[in-house]
Amino acid sequence: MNNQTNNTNNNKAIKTAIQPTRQEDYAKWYQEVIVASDLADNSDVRGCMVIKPWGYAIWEAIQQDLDRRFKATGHVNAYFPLLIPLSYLEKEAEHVEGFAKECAVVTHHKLTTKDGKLVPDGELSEPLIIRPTSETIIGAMYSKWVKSYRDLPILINQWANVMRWEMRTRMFLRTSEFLWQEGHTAHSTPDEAMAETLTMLDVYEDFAENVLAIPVIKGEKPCFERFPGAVNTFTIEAMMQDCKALQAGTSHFLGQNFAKASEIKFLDKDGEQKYAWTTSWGVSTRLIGGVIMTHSDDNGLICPPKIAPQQIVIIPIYHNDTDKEHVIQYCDKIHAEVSEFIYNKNPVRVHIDNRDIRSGEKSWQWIKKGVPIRVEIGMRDINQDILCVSLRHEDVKIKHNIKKDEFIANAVSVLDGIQRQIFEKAKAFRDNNIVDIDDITKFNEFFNDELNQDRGFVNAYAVNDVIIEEFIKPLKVTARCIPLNQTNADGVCIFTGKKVTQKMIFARSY
RNA sequence: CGGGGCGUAGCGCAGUCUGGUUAGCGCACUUGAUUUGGGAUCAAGGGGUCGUGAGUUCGAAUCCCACCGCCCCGACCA
Repeated sequence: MNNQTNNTNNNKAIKTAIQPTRQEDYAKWYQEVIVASDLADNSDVRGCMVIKPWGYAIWEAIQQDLDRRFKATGHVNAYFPLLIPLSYLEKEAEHVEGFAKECAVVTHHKLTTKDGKLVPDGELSEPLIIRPTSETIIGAMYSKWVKSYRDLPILINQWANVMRWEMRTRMFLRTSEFLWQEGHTAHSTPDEAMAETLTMLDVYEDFAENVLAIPVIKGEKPCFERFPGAVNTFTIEAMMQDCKALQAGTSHFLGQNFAKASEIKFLDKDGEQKYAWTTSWGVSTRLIGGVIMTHSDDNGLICPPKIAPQQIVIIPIYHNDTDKEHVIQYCDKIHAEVSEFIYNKNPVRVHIDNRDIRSGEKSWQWIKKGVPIRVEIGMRDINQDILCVSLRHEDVKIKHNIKKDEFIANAVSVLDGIQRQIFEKAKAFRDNNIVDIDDITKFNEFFNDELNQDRGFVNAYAVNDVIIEEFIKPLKVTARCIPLNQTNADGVCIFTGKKVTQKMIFARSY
């Protein structure tokens, strides 16, 4: 063990900040990036993580941007209870099926001391569940609020936490408790509800690609992968660097299923009582996991500029108190000037790191935290009127000497350039790892662990029927979606030989 | 819930098989000196109910039993 430590010390020059590397152990690498970038920490509560300030700031940036988009499309925010009466869940049969197995249940309302230990007491007449999602309790309220077609549509979003008692958890990707937003809308016609469902899918697509820089495939979930209780489920699917798929967001057309379960009825123009048509749509803190796995490298997080808690970090370099005062003043001026600029509707976020630690240490910390631009400023630079600039998405050793005024003037366009470049890189990676396959033998070979290590997405003709699960499940492959943008003519299902009109995306997934 | 592995300092581990003074090591942390433009060096320090409980023993991190927790692989999933 001691030898190993010595080796790593000696090899510092070629050592990566994150070990193991992506190549060596992708799953472990992912965990290490989260720890090294200070995004989150495991808590003592099973399956629940602590989102640390750096991670929470990313979530706040996500919230802010999404919230603006929700409001721009006519939605308002509200808040519904964390606890849901057990009987509500029973109202929608498929919904029960989907969530009953992973519900935390509240059965008591106080504690008493017994034999020196605290034990639950005061049993509730009806158990409450901690919301795994809020369709039922929101539906119950909508049924009170909706009487007339004039009360529709209702376009409400809620930012909340939910809990699903998952068997296996991974930070950000799947935790028992997670933060999300859930939109719940009610409409008087199916067309309007479907339009809403697809509008929000578009919002998610645009947000994922332009803010998170994650390229996504917009599609409909095959019938056997639908949200419990939904008529149609739409999804945006992303590819991670290990070629696995990540469901990054979903939008559901719920038809009248939940309206019937919750009695959301209204008197229409024609004088008839009708059930409303509802939708729901959500994205969660999982998106942060997606950001990590899409962009980061073996030196840690690479954070897209638009959601980076700090976009530019200035590291002052000085060796004595006189220099220090001068350098800090100089940094303050640059900080003030750059902060005047607006990027993605917010002032550019600049931070001066004047902590009393070595500058090399600082640099590496900010590298691991994924700050897009690092600027080192010492007397040498001040005298030459230049700044020493490093960009996180480039090789870690590259430094640019840029005239101070030029840097300030171009800061926003550089940030935006980084944002575009990491998106393009991720998109090229994804596109290079999607293959069209037209027979089942090739399909089996593609997902054979011994023949192919870097499995990507398969685009293939397939029938939208649960029957294909028997072909793909043994390969640990899932049917991700039926892309909405189909360029294909009619074809033949590679599993069943049936005539179909659409291709489907298959992949291993998170 | 089935199969496998593991609980020793904040983190990572050695020691357990074969019981024996004061339980070690690396990183991190504190202090001082020398350093400082890409993860500094040296020195001196602080930090432990060895997962919990009950046993065997003169003596338990080590052996026995029970329990708890965590990780990995399955089934389940935003």
